Amino acid sequence: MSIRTRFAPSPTGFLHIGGVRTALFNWLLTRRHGGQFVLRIDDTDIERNRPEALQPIIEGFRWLGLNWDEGPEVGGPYGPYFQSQRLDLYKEAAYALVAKGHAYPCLATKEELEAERKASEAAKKPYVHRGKLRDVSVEEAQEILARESAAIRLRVPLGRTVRIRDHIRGEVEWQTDLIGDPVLLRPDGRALYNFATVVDDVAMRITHVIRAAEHLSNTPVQVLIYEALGEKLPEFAHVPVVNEPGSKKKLSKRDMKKFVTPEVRAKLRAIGWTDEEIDAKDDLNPATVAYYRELGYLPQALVNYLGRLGWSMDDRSEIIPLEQMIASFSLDRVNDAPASFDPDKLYWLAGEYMRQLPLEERTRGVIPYLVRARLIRESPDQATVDRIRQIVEACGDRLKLFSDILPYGAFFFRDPEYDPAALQKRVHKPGMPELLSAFAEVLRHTEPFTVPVLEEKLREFCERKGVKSGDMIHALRVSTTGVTVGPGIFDCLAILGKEAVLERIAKALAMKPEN
RNA sequence: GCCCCCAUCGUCUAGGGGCCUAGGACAUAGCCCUCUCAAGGCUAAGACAGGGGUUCGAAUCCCCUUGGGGGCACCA
Repeated sequence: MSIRTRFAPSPTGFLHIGGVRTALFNWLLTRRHGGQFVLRIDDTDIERNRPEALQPIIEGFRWLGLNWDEGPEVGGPYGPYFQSQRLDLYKEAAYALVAKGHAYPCLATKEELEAERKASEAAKKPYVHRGKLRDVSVEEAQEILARESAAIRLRVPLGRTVRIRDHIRGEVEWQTDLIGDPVLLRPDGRALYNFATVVDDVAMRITHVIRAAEHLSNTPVQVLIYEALGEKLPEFAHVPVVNEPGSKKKLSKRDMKKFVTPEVRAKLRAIGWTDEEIDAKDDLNPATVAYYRELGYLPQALVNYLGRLGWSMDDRSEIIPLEQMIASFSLDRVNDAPASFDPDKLYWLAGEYMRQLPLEERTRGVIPYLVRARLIRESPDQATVDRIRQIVEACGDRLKLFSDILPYGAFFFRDPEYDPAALQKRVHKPGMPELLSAFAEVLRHTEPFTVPVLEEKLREFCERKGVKSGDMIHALRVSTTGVTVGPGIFDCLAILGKEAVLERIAKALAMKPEN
């Protein structure tokens, strides 16, 4: 039988980084063994669900290249793949369990349960709920259900040990005496997570349940439900959670605003986001996939990073192309311990993938950032694209993210924004204005205006004047680009062109120092 | 409080009794290269949580302690 895994996100409006990591492991296992990866939307929480909240999840998966064999937009033989459309199935299953004597009605009110819980706490005893009607006959149970709106609870068998063999945790066991009878169905007929999940996993023939470790404690209840249903248990694998950067705390789905640190905010602003826009979007922070997409990370880098977070291929591989990851993925090389998300390492990986990307694709990837920054217009003409390509090439390894085009290349498209300190230090220093003017004259007569010729002219000039080429280069850089960092100066000059270069030098020289 | 899980450099990890004076990677620091930055090269610093066993031998197996995490819902 082929492997079937699933990922069941709630449509919350964003794709969480920890969730994707879990999804990736599910996906990898099926790609490795030729099974099916199912995307099932857990949208039973009707109040909070907006249909458009699904889009970021779908788009995130698409962007990452994690395709699903069954689920939204692609369908499949075990649909529907929205839990909100499967409500009758849960109801049916719950009533079937009542008929088999595995479940029973519960009339307890919230207040009663709360009081019970408090009492256990006061008595320092573990809170284990057993319904009053736990032992009524099947007939009586059905009668009550027909007559009143009651919740349905599973009758947890007493005095037993539930044992699973988790692919990552090994053997784990629980005493059923410590497991309260869980509610399967609310009085209004809506299923609870633990029940709906099992019913769906059974119906969808899921063979491997690979999920976050926080679900480990749900597992005994679910195992009991499988048993009551008379179904075979799937394989379980509980992957360690992903922790916040520099922390031992789980990377939470709640309160993600705290990840919008001043640095993060600065990064987003640098690529054209306003504070209002940042605050208005709840999926724009480092805990979501959308954030990395927005900043121009390569999806393959993110996949590689996430794949290596809690899993390793061997003792040294870090850059693992997807094909290789698929070929070598296995659950037993997933680590037991939680892993902290490390933005630095992801950034490094992003650079590694970027430099492997063909120039043409780098050029294409950079364009949207230039458009957003209003440096070029939408759908640039061929000449502009050619120029962008030159700039991207000149940026070389500096370009790790597509958005890096802005810090490294914005000055090619607009007037320099002069850094006053740099201007002072590199251009308006004793003797330099004269030298610059003299070299500008040389440039005026330089033909062709190309990298090798420019370099030769400068070296020649420096030798003639007896100045260090470094000093001249710094002055040229600051006067033509406004800043102290950027691609090689001769690349900059050649791309800017003679006219712009002369104009910028003149302008920089004309800018009088403050005092 | 109860249940469950986890524990190697700051971080991601290798390690499944001797190959470990613990390897790799990111980050950090220094040097080299160099027109800046980036990249690259070299080097440095940096860990088996603690204590007991088992064994000729333990990072590796067992127990305890400590620490961290998750759960104990008519949330998912």
